Amino acid sequence: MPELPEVEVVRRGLERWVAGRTVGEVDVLHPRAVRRHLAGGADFAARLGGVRLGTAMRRGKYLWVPLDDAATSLLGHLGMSGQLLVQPEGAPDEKHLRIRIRFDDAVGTELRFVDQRTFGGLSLHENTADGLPDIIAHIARDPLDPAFDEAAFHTALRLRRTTVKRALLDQSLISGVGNIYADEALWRARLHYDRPTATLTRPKSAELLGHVCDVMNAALAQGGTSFDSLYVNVNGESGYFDRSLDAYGREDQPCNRCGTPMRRRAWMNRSSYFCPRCQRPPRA
DNA sequence: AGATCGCCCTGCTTGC
DNA sequence: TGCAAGCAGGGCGATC
Repeated sequence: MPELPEVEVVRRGLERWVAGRTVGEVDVLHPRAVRRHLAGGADFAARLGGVRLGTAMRRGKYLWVPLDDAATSLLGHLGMSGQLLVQPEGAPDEKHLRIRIRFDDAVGTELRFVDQRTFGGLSLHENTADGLPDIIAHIARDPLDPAFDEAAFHTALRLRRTTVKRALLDQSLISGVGNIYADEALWRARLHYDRPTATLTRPKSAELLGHVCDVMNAALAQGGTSFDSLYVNVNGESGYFDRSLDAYGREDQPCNRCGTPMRRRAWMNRSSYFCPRCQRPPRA
């Protein structure tokens, strides 16, 4: 599933292959792919046609492309299984092709949104004063953003009455962290997922944040070099980073630090992987 | 208002 | 063999 590093790879691909091009005809092939565009698929297609696309931006797992009026953006989220592909015109439709964006130029390629499970989608939104699509104004900056406010993050952790993994996944506190990288960062920091955030010292939260950045930068270093092709994104696989994972998906396998078998716990309708020795649960 | 939980979706895997 | 249940999980909206 695409996480922040994969989304950044997509952003770079859009910057290279799509920026500056003028949209031609748009086909919405599945209504759920534009469900966040409240005016509907026909309105989406009509408003997008004829506009010139700017340079793609990203916050967390959200992508957006400012339109030439600078007041509106094309917003995208890949969800669980979404892909943005630049394909030659006339290439066979993908099985789960949801939206086709043609261009009014002679380049010979088109942009396709392909999404098997339709958790993702595209939509058009007005921008806020700082150029952010209004619908994602509540999304916090991500840890790779130079303007991420580490002190404010720590303060928020101390004030919240919640646990550390919930906090990592809370997009209003920090964006871009999904289940995989949350488990990876917690393992590196030797923190149990149920540790109350109010008990984290400033150095410990700084260490955790550093691990979050490290795992994401490592993934970006691996995946960020493979986009240099016609395809904006070829990440249909569940992650080129899998071989480097220390926690996620490693139930019953030895901890890479101490050798203790890793465990999986059902958690919030998903799973948490952790080392029972390195990551001791908090006292009840 | 902060915190929690259920739901959306499809394809692969597992179990009876 | 065939069907059903389980699982994957980001984000939003309803609820307390």
